[in-house]
Amino acid sequence: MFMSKILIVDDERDIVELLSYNLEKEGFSIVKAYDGVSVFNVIATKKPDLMILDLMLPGMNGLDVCKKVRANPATAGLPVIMLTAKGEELDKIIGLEIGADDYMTKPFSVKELIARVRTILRRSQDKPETKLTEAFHYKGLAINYASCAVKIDSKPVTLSPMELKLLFFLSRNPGRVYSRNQLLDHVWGDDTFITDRAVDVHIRRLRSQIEKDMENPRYILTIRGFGYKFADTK
Amino acid sequence: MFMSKILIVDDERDIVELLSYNLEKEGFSIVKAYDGVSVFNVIATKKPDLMILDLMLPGMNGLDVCKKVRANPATAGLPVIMLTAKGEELDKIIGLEIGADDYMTKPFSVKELIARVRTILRRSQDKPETKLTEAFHYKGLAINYASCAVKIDSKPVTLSPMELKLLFFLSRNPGRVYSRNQLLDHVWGDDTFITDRAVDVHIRRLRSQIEKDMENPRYILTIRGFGYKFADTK
DNA sequence: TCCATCTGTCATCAAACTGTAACATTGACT
DNA sequence: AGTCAATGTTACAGTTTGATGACAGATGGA
Repeated sequence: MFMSKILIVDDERDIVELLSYNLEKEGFSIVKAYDGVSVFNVIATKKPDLMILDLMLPGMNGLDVCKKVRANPATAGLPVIMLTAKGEELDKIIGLEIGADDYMTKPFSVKELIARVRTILRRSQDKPETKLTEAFHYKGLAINYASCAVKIDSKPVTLSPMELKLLFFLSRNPGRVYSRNQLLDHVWGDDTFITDRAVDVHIRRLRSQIEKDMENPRYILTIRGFGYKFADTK
Repeated sequence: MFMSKILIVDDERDIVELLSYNLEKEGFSIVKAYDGVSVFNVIATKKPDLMILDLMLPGMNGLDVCKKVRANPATAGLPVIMLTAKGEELDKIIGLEIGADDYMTKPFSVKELIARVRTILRRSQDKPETKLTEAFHYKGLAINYASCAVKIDSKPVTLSPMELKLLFFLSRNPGRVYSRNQLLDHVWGDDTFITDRAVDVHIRRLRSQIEKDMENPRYILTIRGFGYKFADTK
C-alpha cells in the first residue's frame, strides 16, 4: 500500500516543520504551502490526498480557501483538516459547514492529529463520494445547513450554536443512534472536557425549540440505554 | 455501567491522596504507585484503564516509564496523563517522542484533571468504530442495528436495552448456540455478576415481544441442555 | 461597564428496566 | 407413569436512566 500525500498549509513555518517532520516519520509524503494563494497551484500540480489547513493565512483566509477548493469539482473531494486557534467557536460551525472534514484547535497534540489524518484518509477511501447536502426537510422541519436556518412549518426558529451543531449532526445522520460519548466526540469535538450528562440538557433545549409535544418527540428520539437519534426518515 | 480503574503514580503522597480521594468520589476505583519501578508490576496485576503519571519519579523517570509502557504491546494502548512541573519541555511529552495522551502542569485543578480523565477514557472506550452490518432480515423480523430499530412484519417493536442487546448479539451469530454463561459474558459484559437464570427471564421477555407463538418460537430457539440460539438462517 | 445569552453542572423525580426468587411446566429417562 | 433436572412464567422490589428546572460561570455585545 502506498502512502498518502499530505498538503500542509500554514504561515507559521514552525508548525509546518513540526507537522511535516512527524508525518514523514509516519510514512506520509509532504507538500507545503505558506499562504492561501499558492495553495491552488500546489493542489493542481501535486495532487495531495489530504490538506491540513490553518484558518489564519496571509493572502486568503482559510475559510475562503476551503470554500474555493470545495467549489471546484476537481478538488471538491479533497479531505480537509482545519487548524484553528482556540476561541474561534463560531468558525468551527462555519468550518464544518464549508466542508472541512475535521478541525483541531491549537495547541493540539501531534499524535492526535496524526490519528485523525489516518481516520479521515481511511474514511475518504471507503466513501469516495461525500457530498454535503445543503438542505434537509422532514415532517415540517426544514434545515438549511449553508445558511444555518431552521424552520418549523415555515416559521423560523432561533437556536443557540450548540443546539444548531447538535441538530445538524443528528439530522445529517438520520436514523442512526449515537451514544452521549459519540455525540461529545462528533459535535463538541475532542478538546472539550465536559460530562456526558450535558448532552441530555442540550437535547432537551433543542427539543424545547423544535418539538411540539415534548412527551412524543417527532425529530429527536431517545433510545433508552443507547443514546439519541434523529427520526428515521425512510 | 462499570467504573474505570485509574493508576496514580507519584512520589508525593499528598498528591496521590488528593487525587485518589477526588477520583474515588467520582466513582473511579484507584490503584497507587509511588515510584517508577513498581509501576509495571501494578499495571500487570491490576490492569488499570488509565494511568496518571508524574514526570519526576524516584527510581525511574516518568518519561522512561511511559516509553517502556508504550514499548510493550500488552500495555501500549494504556492511556496516560502526564503530570509535569511548569516549563518542562512539553513538546516531547505530547505526541512526539513519548506518546502521552494528555498532560497537565502543576499546580493543576483537580476538577480539570477529572474532566480530562473522563474525556480520555471516553475516547479510548469508544474506539470500536468497527464496521458491523447495519441491517438484518429474516422471516418477517427486521433489525436495523445502527438505528436500534426492530420490526415484525413491518410493524415497529419497542424493546428494552437488554432485550435489544440480546437480540443483537444472537442475531449477529445466527444458528450458533450460546450457553447462559456465554451470553452473560458477551451481552452483559465480563464484569457483571448475576444469576444465569436472569438470562431465561430476558429470553422470555424478548420472545414475548417478537414471537407470535411462544410455544413454537421462530427466532429465539432453546437448545435444551446447551442454551439458546437464533434460528439458523441458511 | 452592564446586560442578555449561552453552557455545563447538579439535585430531584417519575418512569422504565432489571435481577431474583418462588412456582409452574416441560422433557428425558427409567 | 414417575422422577428429576432443565426451562418457562410471574410478581415484586431495588436500581438505573432520562427529563426537568434551577443555578453559576463564561461569553459577547451594546
